[in-house]
Amino acid sequence: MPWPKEHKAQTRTRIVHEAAAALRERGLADVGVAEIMQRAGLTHGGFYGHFRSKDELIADAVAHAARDSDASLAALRGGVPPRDALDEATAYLSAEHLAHPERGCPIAANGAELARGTSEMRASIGAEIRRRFARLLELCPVRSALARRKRETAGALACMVGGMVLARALPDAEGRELLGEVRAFLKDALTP
Amino acid sequence: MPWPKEHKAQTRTRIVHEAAAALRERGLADVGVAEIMQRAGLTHGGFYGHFRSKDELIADAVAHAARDSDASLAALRGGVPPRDALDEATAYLSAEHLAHPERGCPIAANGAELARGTSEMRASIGAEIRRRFARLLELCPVRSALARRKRETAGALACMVGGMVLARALPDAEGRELLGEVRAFLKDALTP
DNA sequence: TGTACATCAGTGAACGCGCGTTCACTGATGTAC
DNA sequence: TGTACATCAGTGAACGCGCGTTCACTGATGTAC
Repeated sequence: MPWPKEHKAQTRTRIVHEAAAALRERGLADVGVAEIMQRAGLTHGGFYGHFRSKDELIADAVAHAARDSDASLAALRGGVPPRDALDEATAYLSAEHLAHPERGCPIAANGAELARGTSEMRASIGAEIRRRFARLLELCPVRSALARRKRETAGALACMVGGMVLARALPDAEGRELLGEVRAFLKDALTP
Repeated sequence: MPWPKEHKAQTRTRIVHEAAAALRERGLADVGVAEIMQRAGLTHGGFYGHFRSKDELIADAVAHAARDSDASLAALRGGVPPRDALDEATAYLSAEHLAHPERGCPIAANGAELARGTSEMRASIGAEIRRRFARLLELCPVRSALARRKRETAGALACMVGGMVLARALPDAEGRELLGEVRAFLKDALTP
């Protein structure tokens, strides 16, 4: 094996990482293969040694973005795990997340585009939604009935994604204000 | 004036109408000028007699989609005006809206893409968000404090948009189930 | 009333451009002797 | 230990294609006489 064992896998990860940031920042259609490769310090010709198509990369990048987004939200909470769903939602609905789609939630950044994409993209974003749902469900008070916990989880998730989409479409100050309102709403709704 | 007075304006409206449907169904990048003109029964060459650019059409189409979406939601309620915010949200979070982005809310269909678009697109989607917010605010019980009404309006709007984005990214049955959960959540949250 | 005309909405060929993708190649590397 | 070799990650020119946009034109229309 004429190259270090992990070399190719590392390069691939670097490409996926750059793609995950660029796609969330500028959308699936406006970011080209050449640009992603350049960001990874490579030329566009090598792309197809790693991926069968741009669509395949996109599906991979969504999964990468999901993990990456979790890490960013954890950092926002100072590395402390969320105590409850409201805690998680508060970090999600922050001004920092609003200002940094490139390291934020891929559902808010590319959800609608991915929903119209290939079956691989749909599978990828679908898996991410279920993962977030399951995580948030675990954070709901266990003493409540399961039906209520599912309701609150679905509502919190919808508020998070929708709040971010809305805030990003508004001018900065107006968007931050809206996030504050949604946080306050969720606080009321999730407090028994 | 060698052509009927309203002829050109009517043609323009037809183009905007077709664009509003196509863009919500398939996204801003995947629908071309030629396709839109063909749907309107015209050839692509005539496009620039009506619009300065595709971007200008998109901004116009968003405003058109907004009115059009209102009409669809009203039809879902059988033409009866919503009694309260929950009533409005229930129609919005319906299986029919889920299945028909082409005549539904442009924020849910294209929000994130528009947020990354030209200043005209941002202005257009921003205006639509404020309009929806104002309408929903009026439907909140007037007896509550304004702060609470704003909170509930922002929360309901976020749930509506986010719920639809999430549901559309999931397989059909799963999406409908999620919409049901979000509706139930909002019912609890908006009932005093 | 009928005809010649001016207007301008719409046509369709053509444009440059950037995209995703392919491919013959280069050259850095670990291995064999 | 040093050298020739095989491997294969990465290069960069080239490809066809479809896009947004332009433009010389066509032909349906209302108006003037």
